[in-house]
Amino acid sequence: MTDPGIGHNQGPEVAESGVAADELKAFIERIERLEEEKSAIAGDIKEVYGELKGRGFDAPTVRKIVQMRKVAADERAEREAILELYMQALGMGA
Amino acid sequence: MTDPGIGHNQGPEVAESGVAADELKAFIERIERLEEEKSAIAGDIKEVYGELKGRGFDAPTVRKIVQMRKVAADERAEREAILELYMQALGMGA
Amino acid sequence: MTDPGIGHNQGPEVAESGVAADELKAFIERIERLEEEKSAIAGDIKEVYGELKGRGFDAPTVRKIVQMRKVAADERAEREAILELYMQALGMGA
Amino acid sequence: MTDPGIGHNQGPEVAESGVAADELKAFIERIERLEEEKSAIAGDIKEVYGELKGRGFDAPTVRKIVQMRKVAADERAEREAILELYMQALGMGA
DNA sequence: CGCTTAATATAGCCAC
DNA sequence: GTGGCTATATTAAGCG
Repeated sequence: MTDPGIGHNQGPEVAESGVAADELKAFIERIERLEEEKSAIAGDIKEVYGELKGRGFDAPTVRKIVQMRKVAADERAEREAILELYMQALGMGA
Repeated sequence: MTDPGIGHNQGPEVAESGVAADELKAFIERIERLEEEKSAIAGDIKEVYGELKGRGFDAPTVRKIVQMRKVAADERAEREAILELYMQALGMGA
Repeated sequence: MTDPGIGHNQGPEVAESGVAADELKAFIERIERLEEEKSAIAGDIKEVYGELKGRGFDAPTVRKIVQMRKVAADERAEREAILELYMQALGMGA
Repeated sequence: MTDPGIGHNQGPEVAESGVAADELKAFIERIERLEEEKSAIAGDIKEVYGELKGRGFDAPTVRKIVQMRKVAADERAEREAILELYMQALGMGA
């Protein structure tokens, strides 16, 4: 094995040839391109929240709504059931 | 917390008319559309990691490299921002 | 197991006995006690900033200094060393 | 940002004498000592959550309960403060 | 008080 | 598949 044994596989013949290095570089650039797009979209989302806030809506509440819609309804019901169960056990129940 | 929060602003005239409700719905759908895109890109990134792993590269290490390049880029941007600040302070700024 | 198997563990026999409820309550009280201590210390820190501000120092600047000192320089150097090999392979080496 | 901030007050005669520098250093060390304690307690809290999780409780749900109890306690304290205020206004206060 | 930045909670990923 | 860990999303604090 060419790997001196630091603990992780360092890839195919990185040190010896530039071929694998080029391939690795290509992978990294693809990833960085995608991450850039992802960040841009995250920025867009942030902008939308700013916009709705400017329209008088409460951003945290809207976040909760979005989250709740994303969660499958039955799964949410299950979690609420657990919460209720705990609260009842603690005498905090409604 | 499930409760969106008593006392929070519930938006402009949510209870009275359907107008604000429609506006809110539009905002939410915009957000959900963007989040969907974001998730799709995240999936693409995951695929790339799977691909490079199949080519013999160590995925966690590549993640670290990507992270470091990002940090380096951020630091460079910061230095440029500082430089610009200095130039403005010296009356050389745009 | 008494859990009918909805999908998630709902805790040890919360509904059946008060035993688990007592245990849960004990955990919660431990947490609340610790959070109280934490808040007290946060208050102390705030007081120190108030004090140094009263002595003529700029609080935000001092915060930055504290933050910068918190970042361990050697740790960063170590991480950079680990990945230097890869960066050299990418032609990014110094 | 790495730059502590151009334009900020750097404290009383930092450059001229070492006296203020020593005072500043003392403040910083006090803060760092307190932050260390705070981190230790945060770690303890984390441990408790790990422990209760190991006992079969659902950590996120317990977090929610702790939060809810905190809010309830805050509201109660607020109500008591208001009551006291009224009592003082009525000449019934201590 | 609104904006920006630090602390925290959650979620996804990787190793075991 | 479980548990630790890093990355991200959310929340709270600090500052002007």
